[in-house]
Amino acid sequence: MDMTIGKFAKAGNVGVETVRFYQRRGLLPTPNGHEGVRRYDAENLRRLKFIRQAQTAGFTLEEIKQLLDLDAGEDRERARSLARARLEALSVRIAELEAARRSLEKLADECASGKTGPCPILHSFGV
Amino acid sequence: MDMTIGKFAKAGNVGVETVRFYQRRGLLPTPNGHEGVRRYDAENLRRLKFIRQAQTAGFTLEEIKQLLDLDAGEDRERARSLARARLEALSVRIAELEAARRSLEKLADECASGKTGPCPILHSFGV
DNA sequence: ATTGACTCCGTACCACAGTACGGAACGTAT
DNA sequence: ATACGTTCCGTACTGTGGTACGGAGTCAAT
Repeated sequence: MDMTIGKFAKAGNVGVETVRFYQRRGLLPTPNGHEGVRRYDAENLRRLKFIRQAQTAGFTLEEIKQLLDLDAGEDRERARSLARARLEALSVRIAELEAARRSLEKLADECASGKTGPCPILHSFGV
Repeated sequence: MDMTIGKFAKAGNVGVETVRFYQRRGLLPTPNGHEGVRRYDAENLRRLKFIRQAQTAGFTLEEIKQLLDLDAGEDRERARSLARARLEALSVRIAELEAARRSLEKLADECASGKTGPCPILHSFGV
């Protein structure tokens, strides 16, 4: 079940260098200190996958580090507070992206109809 | 109606250095070449606002440059193609963020109920 | 005419999240 | 036991989007 870094990285869909980078940042443990080649298990993979998902949610690596530390700890209040802050930022961002999507749809639309002349790109974005 | 760079930057909600940066990148024109202090008008501001909105949509500065060039040009096909590509990426990204939002809601939820022990942070993200 | 605020310009530096490189050691198949 | 692919480790470099700095010039008010 254990893997060397190459397979581990592949399983987590990242590069080997990225795994090392996360280790240096304290996001992933560096298994069995100095005894030759390291082995990575399912729990490591779980962490790695969490890191990638949390990045998608817009957490920085520093915040993700805190979350990982929190996962093992007792500070429910801090965990909730991080989650809530991210949740709010996330909602704002989603709304922005949806507005941007509407602008782009408008652009594709206005740019499709009519045969000549420039597309009203700036106009489509309401500026 | 015209402004110096300081007011212009403020009107566009960016820093003075950012305006200069955009000029160096060719996103904003550098008005009236070398005749002392420059003046910025409504059209410049329109461009600046467009730049910020397009960034929200996830375009890189390089892509935005292309869009601005396209706005004045005749290449409708290219404009549509850029818009469609962004539109697709945008939809994917919105879906990701919505999934992340659900994970965070789950986390806030699971972390709220129950009084002790660690929050199941990794678990909330389904990993 | 001097002060103070603003502008111009080049160059340097920043944070973030990696990515690349190169030599040494290791592990496995033949 | 030799060869080939990996791994280990440190250090350096990358791209993106700015931000900071310092000296000189300019402008408007007093």
